[in-house]
Parts: sequence; structure tokens; C-alpha cells
Amino acid sequence: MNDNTKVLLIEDDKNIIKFLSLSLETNGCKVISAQSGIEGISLFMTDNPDLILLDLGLPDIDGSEVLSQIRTQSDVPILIVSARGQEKEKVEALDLGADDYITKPFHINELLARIRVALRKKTPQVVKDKVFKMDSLYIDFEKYKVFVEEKEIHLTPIEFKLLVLLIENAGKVLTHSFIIKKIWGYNTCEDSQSLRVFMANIRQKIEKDSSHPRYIVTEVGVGYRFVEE
Amino acid sequence: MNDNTKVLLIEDDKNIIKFLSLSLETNGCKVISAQSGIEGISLFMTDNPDLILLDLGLPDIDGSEVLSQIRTQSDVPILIVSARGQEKEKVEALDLGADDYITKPFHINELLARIRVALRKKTPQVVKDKVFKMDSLYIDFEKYKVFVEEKEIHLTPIEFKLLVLLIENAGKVLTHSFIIKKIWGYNTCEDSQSLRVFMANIRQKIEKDSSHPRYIVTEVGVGYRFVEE
DNA sequence: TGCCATCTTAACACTTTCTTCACATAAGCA
DNA sequence: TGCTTATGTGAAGAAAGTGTTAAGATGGCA
Repeated sequence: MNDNTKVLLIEDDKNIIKFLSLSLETNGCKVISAQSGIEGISLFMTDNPDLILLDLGLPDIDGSEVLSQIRTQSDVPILIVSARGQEKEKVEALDLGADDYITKPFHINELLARIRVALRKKTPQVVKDKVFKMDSLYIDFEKYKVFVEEKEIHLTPIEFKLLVLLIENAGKVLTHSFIIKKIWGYNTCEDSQSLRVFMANIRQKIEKDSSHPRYIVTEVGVGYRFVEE
Repeated sequence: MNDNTKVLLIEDDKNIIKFLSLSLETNGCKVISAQSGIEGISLFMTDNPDLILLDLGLPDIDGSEVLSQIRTQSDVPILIVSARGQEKEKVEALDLGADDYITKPFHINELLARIRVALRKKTPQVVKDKVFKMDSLYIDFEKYKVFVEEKEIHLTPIEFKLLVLLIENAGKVLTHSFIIKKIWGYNTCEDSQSLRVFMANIRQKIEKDSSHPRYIVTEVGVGYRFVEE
């Protein structure tokens, strides 16, 4: 839970939104909120949150419908906020891929603890390590520094974010649309022109020979892959 | 304990507030006070104090609840002020993360001594060293003085606080929102205009050439960094 | 009250970063 | 091989972020 954690709150009770926003923001989260399921799905698509708090009792559509809609597109951690007597819906939500649930009324500490757990589960190991080293490439995630052959090089914010995303998923092919969604959010079109330019720029900065990359390989027609050690 | 130390006093007895405010202010602290637990938590959130004096016997909510609420969000030093016969609550408070306690009636000198201890305990290593030196920049944290090329220069309170924050985290990039929260507290908006002006002013005072800074570098789109030695 | 230091805000020039375009190069396939 | 599609790359303009000045607001203090 840090300055970069964006929480989407889908909840129809304005007072609860107010209270939770304050609590979460003072814990370093950025909070966006929706008072209906439709608005919630829309915000999820456009703002790419890191975690979602979803109330099952929404005015317009069923909470589980919101959940499965989101799950068709992302495995973002989703915590269900349920009232007593919604046991059936709660279990259904968990079956549909929710990460955890919390029953009203709840203590803010418990909620924060559950959020931390959900986020930790999603945090790739490599970032916990705070540094990454492979051949002559060295990255200090905490200090936001990148070295190639002992020399510090400068990456722009998106270049850095992209490189970290690739390293977090080292070995896996990341599709263009997955990368675009992760970096730019869900509201961007499927154009991968910018992505190609960024990849070229990153390669020029970290690869010895861009045309025979050591770290970032292209999977033609699919996406990019950071090679495993 | 200096002009920048902001103490939050959570206490329902107006006379004690009056007495303590006066004593602390004559010792160079800035004091803000709350007469209820809710108000106390609210002030903590908005004003970002350096230390909290908390009376356990509050009219609205239990002091230990105030304590644990604050502890979910910060490790700011908290000193418990308890009346005789509240031994159980006192121990409970320490378990919940209070730093120290003092029993009424107490002597003001003892309270001041305990405050100094609590503040010292939280001080980062670099500031504990009492002085910082790098090239021609020399800072005496205790005396609250800054020298450049042997000449003393004057920094305003916020400028000094900012510089210390950067030095405490030398090498790391501090994001705009992190810095703003640390310096101004939680109620400020996300506007970094003021921060930019302060950075410009600090640089003009400590850097030889503001456009090629030796100490404070800008990470475009991210924040600022004090360079490592 | 008026003065002084400090802080905030607005305006604008300047720099960096991002997007887009045009075209070169490479890969896949019959 | 020749064709089609996909990817890489340089350059230019747009957009976003930053530095700087100065004017106004604020608050402490004699």
C-alpha cells in the first residue's frame, strides 16, 4: 500500500464512501469511487485500479454481475464488502473470482489488513527484492535507478514502468494489449505504435545490440518477453 | 524540540490544554489541541503533527481507540497522559503502540524530558549524527543551521524541513505527493506548484548553478532526489 | 496599526516526454 | 522468390511537466 496504489470503491452509500476514502487516502492510497455498478465497471475500464472494493448491494445491477464483468478482463484484486445475510451472494462472488470479503459492520483496521494481504499476493517477488541484476543490467526499484555496465542510464517514467512490468513477468510473453492495458489503462485504443517506439528506446538504452536483443525479445504477432535467467 | 516541532494535544480538560500549550510554546513547540477523540484523529490527519500527547479519558471515544486508529496510519510518537488508577489502560495503550506514558499530576519538566526522548527515538540516523557534510554543504541539525562554502545561509522553516527530508532519503526519488504529505500534511491538495517554488528557492541558496544542480536533482514526471555521496 | 518574513498563487518561458507519421527493415508464408 | 503483414526507427509536433519571477495573502510581532 503506497502512493501508487489506486483503489476503486464501488459502493452506493455516500457516508461509507466518504469514510473509506479518508481512511484509505491517509494510508497512501489514491481512491476513486462509483455509486453504481455501471459507473464502477466504467471507472475500472478507464482508470486501471490496483484494487477494487465492491459492495454487493448496488442500486442498478447485481454486484456479482459487476464482478464477473471485471473478471473477464482483469485479475485485479477484488474485495467484496457484504452486509450480513448476503452469505449466498458472497460465496458466489468468491466463486466468480473475488479475492476476499469483509462483512459490515467492519473495523477499518481489519479492512486495511485485508487490503494489504490482497496487494501483497499480487506483488511480484522481484519488486519485493528491491533490486534486480542480470548480466550488466542492474535496477534499483526503490531508488528508481537503472545501471548498464556500471553506468547509470536515464529512463523516462513510462520506459521505467514498462521495463519493470517486463521484469516482473520475466519468462512470460506479454501480449501487446496486456502491456498497453497495464501501462496506459483500459481506455486506450488497441494501437501499439507508441509501444513499439518505447520498446525501441528502451532497447537502445539497455541493449548492446538492438537488433540482437539480450534482454527483451520480440514474439512476432504476440508481444514481448523479458528473457529468463 | 525546536520551532518546527508540532505537538498535537488531545485532552478534554480546557485548563490542562491551556497550561500545557503555554509550557510547550515557551519551549519552542507549535501546539494544536483537540478536546475529543474524533477531533483529535481529524487534526492528526490534516495537520501532520510531529508528536501527540493523548489523554486516555476522553468524552466521546476511548483513548485506546484513538491510539490504534492513528497507529494504522503513522508511527508518529504518541505519549499517553493518564490519571492515577488507570494502570490497565496504560499497559494496554503501550501494547497498542504508544511510545511512553506519564501519570497526572506530573511536573512539566518531566513531560518535556519525555517529549525530547520520544522525538530523539524517531529521528533518522543521518539527523542523529547531528551534522551532515557533503562538499561545501554543511548542516547542523541540532543548531538548525546551514552553511555553504563556510558561509551561513538562512533557510525558512519549510525550506529546512524539505532539505532535511531529502537528505534523510538521500539516493531515493521522493515523489511529489510523498513530499507534500510529509511537509504539509494530509489535507493539502495535489498541487505541486508551491513545492516547485520551494525547490527553486532551496537550489538558489545551496547550489552553485541552479540549472546544473549538484545536490538536488529532478526526476521528471516523478519527483526529486538528493544525490548520494 | 504597520512592518517584516514567509508562504501561496498565477503567469509564462523553457525543457522533457509522449504521440504520431513516414518509411525502412524483418518475418511469415505460399 | 515475391508478397503480405508485422516490427523498428528517426524526426517533428503536441502535450505535459518544471523553473522562475513577481505579486498578493497571511500571520507574527513591536
